[in-house]
Amino acid sequence: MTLQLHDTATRTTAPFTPVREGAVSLYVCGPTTQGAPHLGHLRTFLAFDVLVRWLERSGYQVTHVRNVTDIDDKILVKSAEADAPWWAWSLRFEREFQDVLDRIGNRRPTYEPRATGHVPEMIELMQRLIERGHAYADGEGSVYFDVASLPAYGALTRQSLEDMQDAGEQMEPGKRDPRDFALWKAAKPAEPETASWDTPFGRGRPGWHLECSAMSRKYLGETFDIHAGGLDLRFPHHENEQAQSHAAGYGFARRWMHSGMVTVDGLKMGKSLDNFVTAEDALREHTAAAVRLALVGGHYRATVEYNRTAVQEAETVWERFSATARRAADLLGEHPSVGADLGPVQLPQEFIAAMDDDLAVPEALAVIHREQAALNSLLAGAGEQDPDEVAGGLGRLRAMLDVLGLDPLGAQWGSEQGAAGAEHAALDALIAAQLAARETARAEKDWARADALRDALTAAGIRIEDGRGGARWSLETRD
RNA sequence: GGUGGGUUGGCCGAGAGGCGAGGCAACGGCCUGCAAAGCCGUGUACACGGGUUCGAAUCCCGUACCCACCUCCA
Repeated sequence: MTLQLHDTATRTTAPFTPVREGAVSLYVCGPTTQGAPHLGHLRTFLAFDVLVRWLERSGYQVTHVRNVTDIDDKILVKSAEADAPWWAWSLRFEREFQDVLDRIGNRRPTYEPRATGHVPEMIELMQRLIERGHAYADGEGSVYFDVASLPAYGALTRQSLEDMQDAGEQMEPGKRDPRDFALWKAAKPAEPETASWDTPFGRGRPGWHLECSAMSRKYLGETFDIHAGGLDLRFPHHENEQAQSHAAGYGFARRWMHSGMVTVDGLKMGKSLDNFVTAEDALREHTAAAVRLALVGGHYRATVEYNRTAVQEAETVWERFSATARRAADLLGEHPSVGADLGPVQLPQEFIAAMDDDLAVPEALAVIHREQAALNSLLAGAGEQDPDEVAGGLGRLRAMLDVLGLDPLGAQWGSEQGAAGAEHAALDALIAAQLAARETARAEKDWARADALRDALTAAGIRIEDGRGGARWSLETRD
């Protein structure tokens, strides 16, 4: 069984073979830093974070590039409205993206290049396209791609030029055909001086599509393994990227992967409908792990409906994973399998098969649930548990969850329980005293007093579980 | 109009010709002083109408509805 991945370009799922053996080059279209990150962004970056994790688990060395589109029309408009320099506006949201992605357990890409740092590469690419007869400068500072010059234009999204005829692209004065798209955009008088660069074709700034072609080539080479992004970027963005790179004579992406959209009430989350949930909002209302599970638990190509019920269910499931892991860890004490850095673990075959089948996370989760039930049974079983057996179950559970970025004892989530250490310790001391008093009452069979103590804790949002090693407490986080 | 995707039990969500994925919720049992947690059990669902087949949620034809993209949305 080898890794099979779906390719949007061919609409088939086929065995994955990288250009270079043992290594994978991946380009993911990153954010335009025009505003706050929302759940749609998170979904996409999370989906490919899982891909990276699985590739690495499978033994590949992954070079993961995710660009930052740090200049574009909307950034200029919004920063001007806010009376801020465009670059400050852009950096603010770039940092917000990083912060939110860190919080949700997204691994940082190998490289995160900014568009504005790659103007020379873009000029070079434009010159090459002009020489090859696929692009033209309008003499005013804009450069356009000549779609009619590339017979394969439309191949990625299976559209013919004729069918695009009646679509709504506006005609610019220097354009030869309304369907031609801008590689480079001439500076406008009202725009800040810092928002444009000199080129042989005049002063202007990068077009969105061109940056990705230039940056993918710089960091991954002329031909690379996977180009990924949100499904909505297929056209025009990815179609145009491919057109540019192919027209320039580069092999470009060997495979295209697109993640499904996030919907609210069945409709795509987006600015135009004003129905988007910002990452900030989601993370304020729910734990980061629950949001992550809600977004990562479905298949990456499927649409995911975001609502309160869905995240609450994810919260419940996450708490169960995490409680099982903690119970096992308590039993094992200082055992190596309890550390934040989980060593090598042999994953269950069914799990491997599921993930190898185009990252079938829902099926993989079924295996995880099975492992969890087995571990819980083991922990609840009569007599002494075999530490090796418990450690084995815990290791498998953690390793599988780690593929989804959800190892409950890992560095990301391991210390989440109880929030700040000092507060947790103080709380623990107080609760321990209550529990000791309750134990005394229970020993005396004074059930009324014992239950009153427990009820008081429950009312305070503290859940008490009696186990073989005494009572445990945890904070009730469900709302 | 063009190009894709979809409709599965109370809810979420896989699967893709025959064996009831899984989860959440609910109910029952075990455990418990009682709980909680945990474990076990309980659900014959695949939009509709035809057809193919020994057998269809799965394949074919048709219909309805929903969604996305069609020139700067993740």
